[in-house]
Amino acid sequence: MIAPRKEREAALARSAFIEAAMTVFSRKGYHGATMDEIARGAGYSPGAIYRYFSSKDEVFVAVAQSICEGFHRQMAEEPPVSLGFVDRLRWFLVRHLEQALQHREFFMAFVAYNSTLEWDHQSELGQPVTRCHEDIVGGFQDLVQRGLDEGVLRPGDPPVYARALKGLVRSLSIDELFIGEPGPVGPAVERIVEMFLHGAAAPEAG
Amino acid sequence: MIAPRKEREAALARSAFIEAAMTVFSRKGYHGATMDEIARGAGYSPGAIYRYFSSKDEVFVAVAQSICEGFHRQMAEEPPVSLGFVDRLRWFLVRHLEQALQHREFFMAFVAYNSTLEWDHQSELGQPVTRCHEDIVGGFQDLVQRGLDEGVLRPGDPPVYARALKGLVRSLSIDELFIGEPGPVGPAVERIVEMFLHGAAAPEAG
Amino acid sequence: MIAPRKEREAALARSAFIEAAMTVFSRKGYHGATMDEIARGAGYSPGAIYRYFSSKDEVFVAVAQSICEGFHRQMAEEPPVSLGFVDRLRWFLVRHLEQALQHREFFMAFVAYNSTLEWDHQSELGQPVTRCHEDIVGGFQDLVQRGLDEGVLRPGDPPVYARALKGLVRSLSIDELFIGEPGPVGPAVERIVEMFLHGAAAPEAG
Amino acid sequence: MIAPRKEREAALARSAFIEAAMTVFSRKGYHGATMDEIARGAGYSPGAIYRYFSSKDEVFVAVAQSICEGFHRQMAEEPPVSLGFVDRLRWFLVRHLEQALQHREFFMAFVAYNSTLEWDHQSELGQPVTRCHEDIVGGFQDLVQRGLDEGVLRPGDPPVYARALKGLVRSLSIDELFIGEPGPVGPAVERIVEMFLHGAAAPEAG
DNA sequence: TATGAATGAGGATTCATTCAT
DNA sequence: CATGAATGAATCCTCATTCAT
Repeated sequence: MIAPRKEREAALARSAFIEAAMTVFSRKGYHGATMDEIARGAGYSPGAIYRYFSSKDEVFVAVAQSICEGFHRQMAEEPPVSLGFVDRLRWFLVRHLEQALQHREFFMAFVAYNSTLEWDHQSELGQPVTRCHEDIVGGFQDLVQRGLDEGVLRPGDPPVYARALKGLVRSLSIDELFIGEPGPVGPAVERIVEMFLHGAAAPEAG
Repeated sequence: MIAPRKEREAALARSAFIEAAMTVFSRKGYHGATMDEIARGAGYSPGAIYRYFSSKDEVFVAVAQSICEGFHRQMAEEPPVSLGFVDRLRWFLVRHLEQALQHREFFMAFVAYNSTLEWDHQSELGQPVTRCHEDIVGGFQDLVQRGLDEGVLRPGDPPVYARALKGLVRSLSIDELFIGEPGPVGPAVERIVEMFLHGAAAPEAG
Repeated sequence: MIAPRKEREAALARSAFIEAAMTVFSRKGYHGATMDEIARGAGYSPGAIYRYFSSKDEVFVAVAQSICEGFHRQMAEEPPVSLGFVDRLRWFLVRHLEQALQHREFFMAFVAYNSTLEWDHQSELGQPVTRCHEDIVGGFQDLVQRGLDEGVLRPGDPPVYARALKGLVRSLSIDELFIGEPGPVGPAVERIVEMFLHGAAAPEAG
Repeated sequence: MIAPRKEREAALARSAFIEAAMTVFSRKGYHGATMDEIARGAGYSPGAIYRYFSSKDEVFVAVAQSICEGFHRQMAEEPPVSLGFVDRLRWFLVRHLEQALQHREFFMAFVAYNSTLEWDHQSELGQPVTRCHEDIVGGFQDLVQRGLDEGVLRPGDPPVYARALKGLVRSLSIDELFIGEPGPVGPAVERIVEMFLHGAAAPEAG
């Protein structure tokens, strides 16, 4: 059965607030963001937020969770056909970057960078963000483990590989995708794959 | 000529404020930090700050500049003896990480991550941080250029190599050095060098 | 002629709001009470109130008037048979206390105590409450006057007697009837009558 | 040793706030009172309150306690010479009324009437007021007990006598002293004593 | 008629900044 | 120079009131 109109509209309004909040939190940080700016961004007056969220904190958590869910869905998915590690890596990176681009501002500020700026990781506010971050790192690690199992990667510490990969993703794609308008992710993916697999050394240097 | 006592004492007080502000800004972010907390941290009362800085913004900029200067000095220095690229890379990384560790909180939050959290890159406030960030990237790039000149690195885009290196530095050292108490930088440096030069692929995968 | 259905239903809704408002005002005071709580208490949504009342103030005044009317009716009534002063006093007190008990919360807060809490006596809002209070005092005074006329009371100032009686009513019945569950009013009436007529002095002390 | 100037000034400011708050709370009730009005009443700007009190609640409690202390001191005092019950009653009433008159607005609204308007008796906010009220009733009861011991009062329930006395105090003095400008307490005291001891009945009616 | 989402003014509280001491 | 009390603008949040459905 389809949700009644009222319900759909409420969900829509909620989404609008989350979307607006994502932008404002990303740009100004938790403390710098004002409820007024979020509301105006969503096309509402300041009081309206409180019909959907009981506090600024709750808005923040909702934003974080919304993003997390996106990544979670993406991580859990399998490629449509059986792929070798390298192609799986490409497939994974393409999807990861597309996801990151969608909410790139919030993603950069709070998730990719696991920013420690505005809250304790232990605090109730920081929990959802931390959990999201761990999810993502976990996804990288699972992927790397397959490379090790297939013998495509040199024996090594999976967490180290996972972190290295995440570092390359950040510096070789998100950073630049963030500056200026977003472009295609293809070239960035190739750069990441190349660096991750072979590094920068000349062949004779090996 | 030596500065008179008055002047020295003033510089000392300024430093105390910058030091305290570094900690508070790092932990709470720009908006979360209060002048009162900074002042108390420096052993002064809130009004005293304004004898040394004209506003909160100016304190922030002073903190950023203070950190930048440290990096700048480090970047400009040459190794004591002539070194090949790989050893020069090691020497550089050791010094860079030590520098980052000294002010790791502020460094992570505002510089290494080039955080977009609390201000616009275009704003007067963001400028010094952005400039500092560019300084660091520039240092990486000069270094990488030497590797290309020496033929140790495969021909490639220097900015890409520089960014890749910076990404590895972040993910393979700073992230972990930040968590828990700081330890020796040696192992982190080796991991970074290894990944940067050879990547993760098994030899036969090349 | 009987009012048409529509009208009767409207009157019913109005009563429901007044009833609910009585409770909420009593418990939270004028400022503490919210239209939402009143509406929910009456089984309506907040917007509905405004079809029956034009503002919060008007609801409050309606509540006060509703209570006043009750007392007014009670005051105006004559005992079924001719009674001497003391029995008339008893008869009067029983009915007065029963009335007070019915809406004891609002009564205590706003009427019995003539609370000066929430509005000026001069304000438009306070007028009906003040008038109600005066009504009640007037009733006491008429009663006392009969006692003087009958020679049952020592010659004295009727207003003083009336106020004294009202004070005893408050402290010897309402205060305690308010605390815990309401019980029978009989004993309280006897205490009041006894104190009012003879005071506390031992006979030989007179 | 005398308190240093700073300290005295701080105590003075605190008192000013309490004094102003007493008036505003009395007139508007807890919810109706605004921090701004309190601050302006004390001759300060709204932010200043928070140097002396951490919240509106704390201001309220401070006001209640301030009043309580006055009554407590008055209750604890003994008449300068040994007095019989009736004179002791007079002495007590004079002092009680003078005390009540000093802060008559707050006293009436929150103490004498033990208003249940704005908070639960159980709540942290209501506690000090309730305690104060009990203190006062306790004082009345101790007094009445002496009258019983001396045989001046007819045997009876001390709490009933105490409550009756308190009711007469309210209705025969405070109520009227509150309306218009305060006058001398003497006549009110005589009315209370007369009513409390002998009631209103004519001699032959006993 | 009733609903409940939306508005926007208002209130508690915080904090950068000023200034008399 | 340093202090810390005072200011007042800004922020989160509440709630009386309106209005489209």
